[in-house]
Amino acid sequence: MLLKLKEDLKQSVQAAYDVTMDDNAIILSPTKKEFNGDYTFVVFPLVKTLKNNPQVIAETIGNEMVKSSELVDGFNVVKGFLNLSLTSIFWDALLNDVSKSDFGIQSPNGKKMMVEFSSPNTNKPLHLGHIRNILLGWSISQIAEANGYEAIKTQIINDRGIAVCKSMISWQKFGKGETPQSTGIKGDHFVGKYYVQFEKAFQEEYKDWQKGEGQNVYTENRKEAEGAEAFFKRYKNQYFNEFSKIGKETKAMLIKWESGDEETVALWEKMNNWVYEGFEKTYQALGVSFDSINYESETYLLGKATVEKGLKEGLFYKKDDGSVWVDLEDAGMDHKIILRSDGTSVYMTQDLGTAQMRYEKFGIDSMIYTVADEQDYHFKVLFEILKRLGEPYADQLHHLSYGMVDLTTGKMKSREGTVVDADDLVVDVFEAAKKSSTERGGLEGMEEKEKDKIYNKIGLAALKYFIIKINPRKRMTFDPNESVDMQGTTGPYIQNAYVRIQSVLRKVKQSGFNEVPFKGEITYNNLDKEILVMMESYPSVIAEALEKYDPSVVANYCYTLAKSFHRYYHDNVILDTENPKVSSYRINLATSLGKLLAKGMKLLGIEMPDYM
RNA sequence: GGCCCCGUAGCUCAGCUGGAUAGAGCAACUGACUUCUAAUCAGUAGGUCCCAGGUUCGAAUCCUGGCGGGGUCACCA
Repeated sequence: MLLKLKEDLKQSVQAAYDVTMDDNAIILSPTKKEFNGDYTFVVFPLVKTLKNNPQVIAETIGNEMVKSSELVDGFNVVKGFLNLSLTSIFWDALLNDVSKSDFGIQSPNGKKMMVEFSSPNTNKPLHLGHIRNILLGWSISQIAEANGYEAIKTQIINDRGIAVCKSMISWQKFGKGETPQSTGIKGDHFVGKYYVQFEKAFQEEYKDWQKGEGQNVYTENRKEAEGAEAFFKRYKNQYFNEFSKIGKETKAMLIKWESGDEETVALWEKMNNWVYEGFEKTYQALGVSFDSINYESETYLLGKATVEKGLKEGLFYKKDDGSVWVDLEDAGMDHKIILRSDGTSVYMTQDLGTAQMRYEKFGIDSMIYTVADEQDYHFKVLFEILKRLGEPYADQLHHLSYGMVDLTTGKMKSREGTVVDADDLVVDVFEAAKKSSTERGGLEGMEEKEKDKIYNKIGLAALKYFIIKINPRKRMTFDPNESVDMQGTTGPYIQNAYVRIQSVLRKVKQSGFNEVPFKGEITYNNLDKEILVMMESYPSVIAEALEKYDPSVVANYCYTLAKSFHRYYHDNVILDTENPKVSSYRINLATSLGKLLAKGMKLLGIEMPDYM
């Protein structure tokens, strides 16, 4: 309906000035509350071409519109702002638009967009950082689908390497044959426990060494005025590689794994499967799933052929030691290694190969990598190299970069055990929702099982919304108390708007009220108009969210819509059998608004309860 | 040090590709539930939009230079 208004505006300009406006130059925005009118047209951009003062132009166009458009019945001009007042024809039609069952659903555009997110290591359980990643990735995939794309959700699991071997060695040494089944510990936590135990054992070994042999190494290798503590902190990796007994065992295991040693591979598979079972439970609890999973054990050799190809084409160069590099200085970057001197892959090699594999396998048109912002440079380089290789999808790659999650007590560090566990968090928010709901008593008389489902929806809404409402680019501080807030700008606040609507609709049904036609017979007040305008903007909101790769756009939209509804609900009686026309209209509005809220929140991975 | 990101109310954050008097929530204070769910609503108070220049009818927004915070510059991932 807004299109029609724009068209009328365009024609009015044509009629008054004989100038054809470019469609996307016609910017109509909702009029600010402080002024009279419904939509505002800013005439400043026209001043130059029309060579007249803004006041005159605005009045001329305004007059023309009142005369020729059935949608406009008045206007006022403040400086260069033309505020148009619209007729009920417009509002009737707008309500009609937003009430359609397919409103806000884009028809498929035939394009495939792959979204990579989560991508954990198999040596420890998922934590708060993964949750931000997962929510962003999941949400952007939903938003892509809402915009007509076919989204393919994927993750690449880091299931190999030295870290994974640490857990394996540790379990061999200290596990005494324990399993997740025998201990009742969730698989990923179980393996994580041994990873932690490895670190502990290693630290003890390191400490002992520092008192003996390490002393000589310290005096020989320390920097000027470097204390023992600082030195040994810096030297840790080197110790692991050169002196550590447990380190040697771990490296030996990695080599055995790479050579395909049966026993090692069997242990590796057994332990990874424990982890996958655990991950699966966490994903289920968070309500996310994947369409395709890559394992590094299967992709880490990819990309070597590409390096060869690039070498032949002169895109890369080989150093004397045999390592392969790419020179990106002309693009403002530096030289980057893409193959080690011993011919083994680095991360970049694998990423090049995996991108090509995904393109070939799925025929994707574009890809989004959901990875924390510490890897900004890596992806800049990756995309540049793919571009130079002439990959057809190279300009359709995007890094959905997000800031790290800090705690109120400081940074999360797995080494220091300050991470917030994902599973714990899900339990915490459930409990908080339960407590809150019980205090309010809105679910009394319901079966426990049903109640639990609702607590879960509310708790997850609080947690998810708390994280997803923040612009991904920004580093965020996770305050556990605020994450379970249920008032104000929160998930439960939005759910509550929806629940109130469902409650009214139940009442309507019970009362046996029959809806009657109302078009052309009701007057729209300011809040009616505000809400309709907002609802109308939904398609452009989800388009913007995808364009900016930013789900928080949708989160903020849902909040504003819920807020308006809460006020509407407070100020207006929706079911009023004395006024069937107005009631019919309001029921219509509330129904559509409820659906829209649910639709928007679904894009964030948040479900709506019918009661709360 | 080079490059990238961030800086808006006491706190957490919005502010769309430049538009009218910069907005929410939390925290504080005041009111509103025998009426469709008060997880709500209405109100009070709270601002050098980090600083300084520049671009123009108009700058929180764009440009330049600073300041502060974070990240990154490995034959790690």
